[in-house]
Amino acid sequence: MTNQPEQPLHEWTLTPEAAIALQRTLASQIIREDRLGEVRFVAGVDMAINEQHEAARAAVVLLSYPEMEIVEKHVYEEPIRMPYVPGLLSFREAPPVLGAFKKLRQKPDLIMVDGQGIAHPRRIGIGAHLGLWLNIPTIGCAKSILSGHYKKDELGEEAGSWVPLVDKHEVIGAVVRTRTKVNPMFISVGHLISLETSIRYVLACSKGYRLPEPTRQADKLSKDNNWEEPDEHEQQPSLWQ
DNA sequence: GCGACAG
DNA sequence: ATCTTGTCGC
Repeated sequence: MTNQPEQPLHEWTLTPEAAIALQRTLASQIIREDRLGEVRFVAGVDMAINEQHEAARAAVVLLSYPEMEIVEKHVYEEPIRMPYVPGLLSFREAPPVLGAFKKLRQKPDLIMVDGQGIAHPRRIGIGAHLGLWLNIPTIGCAKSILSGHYKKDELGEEAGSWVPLVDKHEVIGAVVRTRTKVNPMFISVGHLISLETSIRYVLACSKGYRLPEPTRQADKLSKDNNWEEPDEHEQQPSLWQ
């Protein structure tokens, strides 16, 4: 039940070498089995970069499940700390995302992250990393591949069809058609959930668009320039972190 | 050595 | 990530 740990697992600003070494130790702690309870709230997270290319704006949207109605939406901005390096995305995006997360009143039962879960060279993409940090079930929902390959000609064109994403004989995720005749999404376990269950929730949260609702709403919010955080004065403080 | 490479 | 117009198809 430890969320946003009092004693952080580690530092986020590291050299590439230190970050890679850290990933190797953290990867062994990822749980790829179902450890989730009843799902009533699903959160989606994403990040965007300012026009001036200087600040990161993370967005988190909380939706009711299975209705997919927006319950909460928050954004958080801070300066970019690290450059984008393939395989080290979490060190660039996790800090701002966690900042947005602290604004949530209600704890999510499941989180969908824009990026890979364990479908990563060292099996710990940002989706898995965030799940481990927050100790909440997460699913990686990426728009393109980082690691692995799949049989494109065996993937049906109808929404709901999928084929395994394989890397060196290991199934690391699934290539899922979330919308008929549209490029598939690359789904992988983040933490505290199985691949089968991940696919099930992604499809249950897809409403006629390529991106599942949680991630789609977070993506929109992160790019929305006319967004103002409502006054927090009368709002109740978070009860879970 | 060369290509690939989440966002 | 972001840069960018029109255009093909349901």
